[in-house]
Amino acid sequence: MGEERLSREAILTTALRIVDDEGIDALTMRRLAATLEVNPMSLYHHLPNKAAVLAGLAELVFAGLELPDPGDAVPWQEQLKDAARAYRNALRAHPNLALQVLSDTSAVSEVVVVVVEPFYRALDRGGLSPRQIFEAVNTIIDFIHGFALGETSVRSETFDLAPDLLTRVQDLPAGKAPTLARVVGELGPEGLAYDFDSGFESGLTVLTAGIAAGVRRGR
Amino acid sequence: MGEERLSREAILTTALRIVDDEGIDALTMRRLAATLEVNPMSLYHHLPNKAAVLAGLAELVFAGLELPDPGDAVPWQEQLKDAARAYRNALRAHPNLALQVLSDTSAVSEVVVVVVEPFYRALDRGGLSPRQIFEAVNTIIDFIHGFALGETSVRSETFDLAPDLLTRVQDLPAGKAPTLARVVGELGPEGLAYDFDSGFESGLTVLTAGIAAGVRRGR
DNA sequence: ACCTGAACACCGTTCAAGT
DNA sequence: ACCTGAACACCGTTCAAGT
Repeated sequence: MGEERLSREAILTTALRIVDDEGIDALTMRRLAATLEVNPMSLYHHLPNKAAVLAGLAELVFAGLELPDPGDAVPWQEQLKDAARAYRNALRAHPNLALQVLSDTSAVSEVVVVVVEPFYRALDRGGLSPRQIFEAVNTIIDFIHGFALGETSVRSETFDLAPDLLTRVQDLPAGKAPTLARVVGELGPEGLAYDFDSGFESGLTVLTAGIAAGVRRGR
Repeated sequence: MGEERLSREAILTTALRIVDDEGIDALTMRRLAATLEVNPMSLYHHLPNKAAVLAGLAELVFAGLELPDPGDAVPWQEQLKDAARAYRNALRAHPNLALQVLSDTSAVSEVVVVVVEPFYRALDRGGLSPRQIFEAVNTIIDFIHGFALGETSVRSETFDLAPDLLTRVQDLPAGKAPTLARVVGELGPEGLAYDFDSGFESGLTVLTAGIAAGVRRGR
């Protein structure tokens, strides 16, 4: 118990476990110290404050992300999708941390530089101009961020949203959202059974098609 | 001073002002009560707890959002973009609140039902199937969420990110992100001067093109 | 250099009491 | 019904002191 020297790494590992197990709100400096069987103040010798702990956790989330270069065998569209899938997977590996990661500007911009290479590589192979690449990557990254936000906010009630949506739409004052009501009605409960995986793939299909269209048009 | 009766509405209005002026962290029940010149406990007669205050604020953000039906005069692609612009504008009207709004599942799903109608209407006019509409709307909403997240996280240093990105990329170990380094180098500092408005438009262009491609292909 | 105990200035919320 | 004061069980962090 506590016989090992305290270290930044040990602190962050324990912090990550607390967040994964009990959520971001459970992570307090005092609780963290208690779990490490150490005085709360000892933490401040390894990390300047709580913000630094959170930033350190954001680092950890991306530490595992590695993407092999698939070479020219696979088409650029598929390379792009693979990059997107890997990034999404990194974000949802620690759902309780996703919000923190996504909203910590410094964490994101620090890491985005390395995360972003596979996207650039795919689009470069697709023959896009530097400007087109830059804008397309920003767009797809924003989509992934928004998707991950939705995906990780909903704890694990993945499919419970469908009936909710259906009844909520039907309870609306008549004429408030007529198109929505009709379309949702036509889809029915089974059509609304939302699956995050296929939703993500559907988004990727739209985005790659849109990017390809821009290239073809020579924009 | 305080001669008027306390009300849920008055509490939320004051809370919104605090958040707009000083950020989300400045909003505490005690601080809110002090601003209202009232005992902290009085708040609890109008709102059950702090979470309810935050949820109420999320409501307020969307309260102002109203979108006129442009009719059939304007093409569906432009209708879709207008819906997206209106939604983005609602999210950035109170930047300090955006993160709260986006991460509060109940707030989002409550409001999404009404926010979403213009998107459905545009895509319905575009001749998409119910399934296509459902998926396309989810995708574009996710993009807007991710975009708004980035846009509102960066306080007001809009363009300061460009030189940062450039130097950070150039400081990378050689070969770590070669494509990124080359593309960013070709863009140069002026090419990287990121503008949120044009970045958003660029995303919308990609998305509408991708959606249109899916329709044309009859997917 | 690393760890500690006591203390400061805060939190959200409960509870019993007032009007 | 609405408001209050005192109290409880927490926070992050500073500071002076220990080894």
